[in-house]
Amino acid sequence: MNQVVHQEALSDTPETSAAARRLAEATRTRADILDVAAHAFSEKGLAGARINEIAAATRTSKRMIYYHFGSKEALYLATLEQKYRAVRERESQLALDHMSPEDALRCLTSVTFDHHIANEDYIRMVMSENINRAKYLRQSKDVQALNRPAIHTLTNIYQRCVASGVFRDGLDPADIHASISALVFFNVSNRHTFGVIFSQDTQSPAYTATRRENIVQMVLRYVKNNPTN
Amino acid sequence: MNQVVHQEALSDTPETSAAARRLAEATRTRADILDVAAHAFSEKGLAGARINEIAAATRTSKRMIYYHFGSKEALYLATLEQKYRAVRERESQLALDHMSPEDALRCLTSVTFDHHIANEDYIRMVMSENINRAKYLRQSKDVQALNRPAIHTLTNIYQRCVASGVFRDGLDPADIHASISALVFFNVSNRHTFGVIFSQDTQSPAYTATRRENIVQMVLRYVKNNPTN
DNA sequence: CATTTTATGTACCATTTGGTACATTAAGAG
DNA sequence: CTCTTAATGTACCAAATGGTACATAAAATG
Repeated sequence: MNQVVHQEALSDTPETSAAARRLAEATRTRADILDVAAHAFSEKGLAGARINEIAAATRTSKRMIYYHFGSKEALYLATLEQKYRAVRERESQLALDHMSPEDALRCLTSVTFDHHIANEDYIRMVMSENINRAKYLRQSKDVQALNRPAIHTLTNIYQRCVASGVFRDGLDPADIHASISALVFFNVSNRHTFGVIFSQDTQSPAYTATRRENIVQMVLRYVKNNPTN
Repeated sequence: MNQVVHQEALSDTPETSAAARRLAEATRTRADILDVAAHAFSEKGLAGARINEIAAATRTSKRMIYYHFGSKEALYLATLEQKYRAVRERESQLALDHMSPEDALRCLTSVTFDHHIANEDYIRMVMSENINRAKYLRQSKDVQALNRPAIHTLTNIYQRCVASGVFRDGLDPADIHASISALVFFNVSNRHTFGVIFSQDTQSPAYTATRRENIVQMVLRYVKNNPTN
C-alpha cells in the first residue's frame, strides 16, 4: 500500500528522505486518526461518536479524515478491522505446542480470559457491531481469514487430547471455542449491568481471579473424561 | 401512579367512565410510546434512535413523548426498566420445585437459553446499556430488587442438589448464574459477528439445538460430582 | 359557573451533524 | 522549468436533531 519509493538508490539520503518523510507523515496521520477514531467508536458506538470530536482529538483536521477515509462509516469499518487484526495478532503469538494437552487448554482459556480484560476497546466494538447486526464487519474482506487460526489452534489441542485419552471424543472444537468465547467475553462485555444488578464489583482482583478459575474449571470439566479437580 | 379515581361509587357508570376512559387513553398512549421506543432503542441504541422516528411510528406526536417522559434519556430509561421487568416476570413463572434437582438445573438452563433467543430486544438493550457503562440502569431504583429472585432460584436448586449428593459442594450459586448467563446471552448477543467470522448460520434450528444441548451439558458437568452423560 | 389541570396538536428553533467547495503548499514527473 | 498530483487548512452548508412556545379542548375542582 505505501511501501513503493521508486527512486535511484544513489541519491538516497537527501531526496528520498524527503519523499519518505512525507509518506511516513501521511501514514502517521492515518494511524493517528485511526487510533483516535477507534477509541471514540469503542466508547460511543458508530452513531454516538462524533466526527467533529474525533477530529478535534487528532493532531490533524476533519478535512483529513474525509481525505483519507471518505466517510464516517468507512472510518468505522477501518477501525473495526484494525481492532480485529491487533487482537488476533496478539493471540497468535501464544505458543501452546510444547505443553501437555490439558495444560494447553487450561492456558489457552486463562490467557484468553486475561486477554479480553486487557482489550476492552475491542470488546466494545464487537458489541457495537452486533448491535449493527454485523453490517460493517460483513463488508470486510479479510476478517474471516484472520480468525480461522483461532479454531485451528483449538482443534489441534483437542485432537491431541482425545488421542491421549484425557478428553472425551465426539466434541466439536468450534463449539468449545464458542463456549470459551462466551464465558470470557461476557465477563467483560456485561460487567457493568451485571455489577449494578447484583451489586458486585465485577472488576475487583478478587472477583476476576475466582471468575477466571471457575471458567477454566468449567471448560476442563466439559472436555475431560474424568474431571476430578 | 394512575389508580386513584376518588369519586362516589353512586355516579359510577356515566361520570367515571368518562374519567376512566380518559385515564385509560393516556395510559395507552404511554404504553404505545414505550413499545415503539423500546423497539427503536433496541434496534439502534440510545444515540442511534431518533425521537422523530419514534414519534412518527407512534399513534401520537413528538409533543406527547416530551409531555409524558420529559426527555430522550428519560424515555430510554423507562424502556430499559420495562424490558427488565417483562423479562424477569416471565422468568419467575418457571416452576422448578417439583423436579429432581438435576432436572431442575437442566430445565432452568434450557429454558433460559430459549428465553434469551425469544427476547432479542431485551438482549440488545442490555448490550446498549453496557456500552453506556450502565449509566442509565444505575439510575433505576427497582432493577436490583427485580433481579434478586434469579439468584435465589438457583441457590435453592443448588442447595437441594448438594444435599442429595449429586452436585459437588463449595460452589457459588451466583457464579453458576454468571456462567449460565454468559453462555446463553452470548449465543444471542454475538451471533452476528460470530456468524460472519466463522461463516455459520448461528440462527438455524440445527445450530441452536446443538448449542442448547452443549450448554446444558457444560453446566451440568460443572456442578455434578460424577458427570458421565 | 368559573377556574384550574390534564392532555394534545401545530409550528417553530438553536444547535449539532456529517460532509464539502475552494484555496494552497509542496513534491514528483517529463 | 512547467505541469500534475498528493496532502492539507479554512470556511462554509444543508439537513437533521432534540427540544419548546403557544394555543386549545375537555375534564376536574370548588
